[in-house]
Amino acid sequence: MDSDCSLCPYISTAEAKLDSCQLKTLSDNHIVVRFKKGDTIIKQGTYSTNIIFLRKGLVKIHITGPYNEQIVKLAKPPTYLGLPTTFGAKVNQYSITALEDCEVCFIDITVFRNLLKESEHFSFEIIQALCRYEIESFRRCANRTQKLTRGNLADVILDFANNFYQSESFTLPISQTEIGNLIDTSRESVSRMLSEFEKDGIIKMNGKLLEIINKKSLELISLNG
Amino acid sequence: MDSDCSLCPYISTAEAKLDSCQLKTLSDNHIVVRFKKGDTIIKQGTYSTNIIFLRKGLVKIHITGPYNEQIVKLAKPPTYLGLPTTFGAKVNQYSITALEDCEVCFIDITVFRNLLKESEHFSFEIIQALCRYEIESFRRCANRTQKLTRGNLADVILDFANNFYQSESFTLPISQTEIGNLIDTSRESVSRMLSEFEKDGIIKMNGKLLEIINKKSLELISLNG
DNA sequence: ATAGTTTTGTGATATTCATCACATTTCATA
DNA sequence: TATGAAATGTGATGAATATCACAAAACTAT
Repeated sequence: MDSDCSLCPYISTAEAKLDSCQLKTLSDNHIVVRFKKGDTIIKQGTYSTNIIFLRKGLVKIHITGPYNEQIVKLAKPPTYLGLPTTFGAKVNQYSITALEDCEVCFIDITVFRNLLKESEHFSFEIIQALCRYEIESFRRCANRTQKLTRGNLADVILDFANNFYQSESFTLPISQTEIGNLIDTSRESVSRMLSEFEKDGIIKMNGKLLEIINKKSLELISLNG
Repeated sequence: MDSDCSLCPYISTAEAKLDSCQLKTLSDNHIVVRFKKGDTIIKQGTYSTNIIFLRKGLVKIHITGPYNEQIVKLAKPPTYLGLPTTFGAKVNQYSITALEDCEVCFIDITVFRNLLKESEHFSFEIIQALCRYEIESFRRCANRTQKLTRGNLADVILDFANNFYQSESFTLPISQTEIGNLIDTSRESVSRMLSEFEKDGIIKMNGKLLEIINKKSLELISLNG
């Protein structure tokens, strides 16, 4: 059954710290929602009323910057979405959009707060997760601003291969415009750079299908721009 | 007395949620340390063994990026320093350096963890703070990468005036090289841009002393590059 | 299938900045 | 106050990449 959290294969490490009674509460107070590729899961500027747990599919977290849309990061399951935007502000400070068909759990915010109250382990897991997010975000920002476009693009490709798809060949879930928004460059530059990678025999592309031919090269480019 | 937290004028909003007994524990398990301008408070790569609370002075949080040192952000009291680096990783993921003479409290990490356990209010305050940090950091990163150097420099000046010193005239606590590391540009560009601001009658500089002459202009530059 | 929309490829040009190379000034401290 | 070190000012040059302007291709939905 969808709604029995104790049987859910997607359970978070934080939830694994809950006892059966607390899991029962969670089971009774969440709903599973499916989003299609392209759907908005959280919209910047709206009130944040739920905790969202991503259990299937890939999403982008993005904010409207001073000039362009900026993709802050991509996220894959299992992870909570929008904790910062829910506990840190009344109104959502960023948007979250499905890049693939997704399944998420909407958890009532007061129920979630009660779990935080009742279980110190649960709380501490959440604190640790938030801490890791912040460190990651510092690191990502430093890379993005210091590396050249080549290096950042190599990073994105490697991230998809190593982290999101665990395969040397995959279908890009985002457009070149979005890659630009992710690494702070123009769509045109992304296009040119991808062609260049292909010409150099580092990757092979067929539409959105991307295959890594020479991973070592990509890693070198990632390091040395 | 320095070590009685219930009398401390610098107490954090989280600590305000503690009862007198918990405050007593805190009092008995922390030490106040003074740092001189330029001193390292936390060093990237070392083990993180204490929670640090900044109660006086200005600090910079910085990481070694792929090419340059990057100043992630500046922080002023009252704030905890290095929560993410302490709970998110075994080893410090960034450095913190005093930009002015500082006073900080070193709090034993197990004592701090116990407070998190005992007080849900305390925990939740910490969670909220971490959430706000993350949102801030997204925003900062988007600005930095999208705005031109002019706009970023204007932002830094305004931030000092509005946030850190609350005065239109103040002594810059960082060098032009450091401003460069903060807004991802070269020292030379910072120098040129500051001269330009001065020539345009927007600011007046005398050594490290900076006076804002035309704040409206700065705000416009901040918005429009 | 087809019309319309979105995405991608690619050349030409312009802009922003980094880098290099010094000169000058300011600061720290012996 | 003298002296070396650090910080700053400024010109010349080049590199990376944004922007503009189209053309072509690939999707989407009737």
